[in-house]
Amino acid sequence: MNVMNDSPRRKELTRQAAQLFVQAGFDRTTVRMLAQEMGIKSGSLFHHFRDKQEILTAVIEEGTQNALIIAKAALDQCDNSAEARLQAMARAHLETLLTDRNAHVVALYEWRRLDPEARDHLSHLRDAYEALWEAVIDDALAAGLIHGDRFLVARFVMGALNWTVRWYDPAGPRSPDDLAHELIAMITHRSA
Amino acid sequence: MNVMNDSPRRKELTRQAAQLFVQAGFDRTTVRMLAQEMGIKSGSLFHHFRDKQEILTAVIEEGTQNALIIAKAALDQCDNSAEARLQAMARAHLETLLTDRNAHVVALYEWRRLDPEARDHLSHLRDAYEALWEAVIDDALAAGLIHGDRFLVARFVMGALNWTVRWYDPAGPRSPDDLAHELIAMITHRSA
DNA sequence: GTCTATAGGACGATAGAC
DNA sequence: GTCTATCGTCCTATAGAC
Repeated sequence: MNVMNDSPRRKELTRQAAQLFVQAGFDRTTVRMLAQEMGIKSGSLFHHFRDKQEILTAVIEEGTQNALIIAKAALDQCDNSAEARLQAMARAHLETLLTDRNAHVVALYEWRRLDPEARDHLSHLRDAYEALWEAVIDDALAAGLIHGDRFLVARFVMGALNWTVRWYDPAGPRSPDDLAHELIAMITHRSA
Repeated sequence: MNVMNDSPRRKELTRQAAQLFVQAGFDRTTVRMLAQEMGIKSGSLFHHFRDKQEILTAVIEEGTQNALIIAKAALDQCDNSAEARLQAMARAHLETLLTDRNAHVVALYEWRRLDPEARDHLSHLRDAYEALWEAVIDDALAAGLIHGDRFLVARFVMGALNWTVRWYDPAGPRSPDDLAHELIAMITHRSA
């Protein structure tokens, strides 16, 4: 059984699973639904994953890793100013949430459905992503762009961004980039 | 069958259901768990509610109604300034989320599990609550306390507040009131 | 209003052929 | 690596006695 590999095949199956998990939630997504989406029968699914939990683990690992990579790239490419870094981080976060609309959303919204071992294994990855955020927030605080408690500011900002998943309409007039600008303008009191 | 009444008995059962829905999520809360919490057998539960869906509907109706009542009371009792109203609204919101820790949380986090008819029936109540928020945000914008798009500001603020459910520790050093102060300070740029 | 008992179905997962 | 077939379990909901 191909457990714990990361073949292109498994990656593709993971991608398809993420889509269903976002649409219906983990608990309501059956292995039969997953198999149908993948074009195989439900029994065949267990050749690729040990059990349903392992699919969730794969999706969340993929989603967090991807968010981490994209955020790092965004920070590398932008100006070194505290404001530019804040903008870049918010934009990257929203794009992984609202444009991909898949694995990163599952990582945020289905985290509680992980069993304890998987949560333990993935918490380091999640912590690394949050550390990136806190570093950017620290810079903004040091630059006097924003004020307040580092821990709370980081969580309020991430909360505002994470909640967009619930109301954002991709067919509407605003892009993820617009949202990032508006949020940063709101907390820094500069014009959008 | 006592469907659609609001006896004290049914209210109490609804309150107990809310607790389980918060702890395990709606999908993972079985009717057997609900019945046990209520001190009856699972078959007896259907004397009080037509089906499991109706329990969720009752919880979410209760949670939203309660949040609405508490928010209105908080607005009535506070100073009439835009800042005081913003504070009062945020504090009321957090207290229904973090102190009760039950029905309002279910209303926010299990909304998608409602069937279409129930969602239709409850959307007016939810809209009334959000209208309260938007009125308060409007005042703050008019007073120059904050800047930006009314729709976006309201959703960012509610998102930051709603997400607290995921990380807030009631045993920690901060009260819901502290959180409300810090958030308002962050977006108005006044000291907490 | 609560009980016992169970119907009837969906679910996750396995076995073994190909 | 995929199939068919199915096992055993758990679930929501019902029926009928008390």
